[in-house]
Amino acid sequence: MLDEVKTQLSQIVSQAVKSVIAKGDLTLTEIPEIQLQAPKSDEHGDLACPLALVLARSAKKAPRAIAQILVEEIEAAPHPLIKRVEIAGPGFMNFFLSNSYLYELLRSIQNQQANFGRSNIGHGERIVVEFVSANPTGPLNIVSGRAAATGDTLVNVLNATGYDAIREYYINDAGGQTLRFAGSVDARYRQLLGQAVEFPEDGYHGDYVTRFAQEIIDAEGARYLQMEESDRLKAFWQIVYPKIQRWQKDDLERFGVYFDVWTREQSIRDAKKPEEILQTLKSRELLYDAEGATWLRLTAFGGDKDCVVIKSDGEYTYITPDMAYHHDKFQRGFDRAIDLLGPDHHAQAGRLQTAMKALGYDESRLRILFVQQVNLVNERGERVNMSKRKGQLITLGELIDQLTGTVDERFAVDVARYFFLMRSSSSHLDFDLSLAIKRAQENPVFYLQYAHARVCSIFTLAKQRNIRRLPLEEVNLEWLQEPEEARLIKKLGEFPEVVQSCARTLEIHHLPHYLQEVAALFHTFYNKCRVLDEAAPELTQARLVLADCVRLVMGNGLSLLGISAPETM
RNA sequence: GCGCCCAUAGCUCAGUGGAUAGAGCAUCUGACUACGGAUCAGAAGGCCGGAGGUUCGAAUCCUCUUGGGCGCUCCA
Repeated sequence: MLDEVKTQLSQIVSQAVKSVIAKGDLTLTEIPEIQLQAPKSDEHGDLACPLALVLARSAKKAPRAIAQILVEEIEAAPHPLIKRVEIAGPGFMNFFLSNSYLYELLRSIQNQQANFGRSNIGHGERIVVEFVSANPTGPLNIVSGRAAATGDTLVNVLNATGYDAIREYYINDAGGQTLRFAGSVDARYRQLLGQAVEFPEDGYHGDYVTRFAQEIIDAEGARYLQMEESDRLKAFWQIVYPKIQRWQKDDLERFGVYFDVWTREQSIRDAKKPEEILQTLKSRELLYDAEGATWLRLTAFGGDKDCVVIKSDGEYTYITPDMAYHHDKFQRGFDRAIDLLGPDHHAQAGRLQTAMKALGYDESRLRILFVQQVNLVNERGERVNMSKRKGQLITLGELIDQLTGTVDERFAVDVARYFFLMRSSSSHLDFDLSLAIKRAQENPVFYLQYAHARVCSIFTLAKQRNIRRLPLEEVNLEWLQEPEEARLIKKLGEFPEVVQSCARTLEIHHLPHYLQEVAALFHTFYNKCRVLDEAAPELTQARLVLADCVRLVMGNGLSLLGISAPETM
C-alpha cells in the first residue's frame, strides 16, 4: 500500500522532471532514480524527495532553485493525493499527503488480515536454511539457542515473502569428534568400574558424560570391558548418540524450533556422495597427491591455500562430506543454500565457499552467515568462555529452566527468543544470565505483548458494552484526524517493507525494533485517544478499525518471531 | 603476519549515503475519580574509537590507524 503511494508519487515527480526538461527550464541528459523517504519528523511531511540535491551538479543549478522549478511544475497540475509540497533545508521537496491514503491503508490491512505483511518478492525460489547443526556430543548451549531463534525466524520471514524455505539440521555423526566423545564416555565407564584411567586431556568434561557411563553400567554392567577398545568405542557411540540427539531435539522443540529435515553425515557417506564429488573434482584435474594426502586445488579458485580432502590415513577431512552435503542440497532442487555458522568456523566457511566454486556452483548460491558468539557474563561481570569439552556452558534447556523460575514456560521461551532476536546477529552478545532472570519480569518483549493484549482488551470491553463493529464500508475513517493516529497508521503501513527488508538483507533484528515502534505509537495513541466513546459512536467505529489493524500487525509480527501474542497477560 | 567481526548516551544496543544521530535500562520531574499504570508526557545525557579522503551531504563508502573478539590443523 505504501509502495503504491510511493510509486504514484515518483511517477508524478518524474513526469514533472520530463516536462520541465521539455520546456527547457532544466538541462539534463539523464533522470536518476527518484528516491522517496519517510522523514523522521512530521514537520518534513509524509514523504521527502532529495532529487534536487542529486541533480544539482549535472543540472548546474542550485538545489533549491531546481526544487522550486519542479514544485511549480507539480503544483500546476494538482493531484488529489498531494495536499502541498514544501521546499526545505538544502533543497528537499517535502510532500504533505492528503489523509485519504492513510484510510486506504487501513482498509487494505483489514482486507488482508493475517496476510498483511506477506508478499511475493521471492517468486517461489527454493532455499534451504541450515542452522544450529551442533555436534552430537552434548546438549545445546545458548549460542545454539541464538542460532536456533535466528534461523527459525529467518525461515519464517523468507516464507512470508514468497520464498520456499525449509529448516535443516546437519548432524556430524561420523567424524573424529564422535570417537573422541565415545572415548570420554569410555574413560568415565572404566573409572566408575574402578579402573585407574586418566581422563583424556581433549575429552568432554561435562557431568552428562559420567551420567551416560553410569546408565550403561546400570543397564549392562561391566560387560563392555571384554571388548576390544575400538569396538567398545563404537558400541558406546551407538548407545549414546540417540540419547544426545533426542536431548538436542527436545530442547529445540521446547524452544519452539522444529526442523523440516535432519541430515546425518553418515547417510551422506553411506550414499557414497563424497566419492561422487571427489570423482568430479578428479575429472577436472583439481586433485593432487602430496605428502601422502590428497589435496584440492582451491588456489585455482581464489582460495588462499589448497586443502586436504583425504588424509594420509585414508580418512576424509571435515570438508569432504561437507562439500558432498552441500552438493546434495543443490541436487535436491534448492536454488540457494544459506548456512548459519558460529564465528569459530570462519576458515571452514571460506574453504567451503571456494570448494563449491570448484564443484562448478555459482558463488551466489551458497550464502554463509555468522551468528556471533555469546559470552557468558558471571556475577562479577567477568566474561566466561563457554566450552563444550570443558563442560563449561549454559545449555539452552537450563536457560529456559532458569527463566521459568520467574515466568511461565511459554513466556520463558518468548523472553529468550526475543533476547536473541533483538540484536544484530553479527554483533557479539554478552549474556548476563542472572540479569536476564532478574529482568524476565520487565523484559522488553512484554512491552510488545502488552500492546497486543491491550488492543484485545478493547474488543473484549466493546463486547461487554454491546458495541458492535460495523462493516468496514460503513465506517467513516475521516474521523481519524489526530496526529497520534496518523503517525500510528503510517507506521503500520511500513510493516510489509520491514519484512521484505529482513528477507533481502537476511538481517532479522529489524523486525523486533519495528514492532517496538508500533507498540510505542500504539501506547501513545491509547493514552491520548479514547477508543470506546459512547458519546461518539462514529469515532468509536473508526478507532476500532485502527485498533484492529494494530492487533493484526502486532500479531502477524510476533508470529514471525515465534513469540506468542497473548490476549490477556 | 594474514583474514573476518566489533567499537555510537553511564550500561545494552538500533541507525550502513540524507535534514537537529535514536530506543531500552539506569537517573530526575510530572500524568486523568475515564477503554489494562507491565502505560504515557517531559528533562538530562554524545568531538558516532582516532586521522585523512570521496560527495551537494558521511556514524554510514575508501585508505590509514588504535583497542577488543574470533579464525588462519592431514580437529570438527
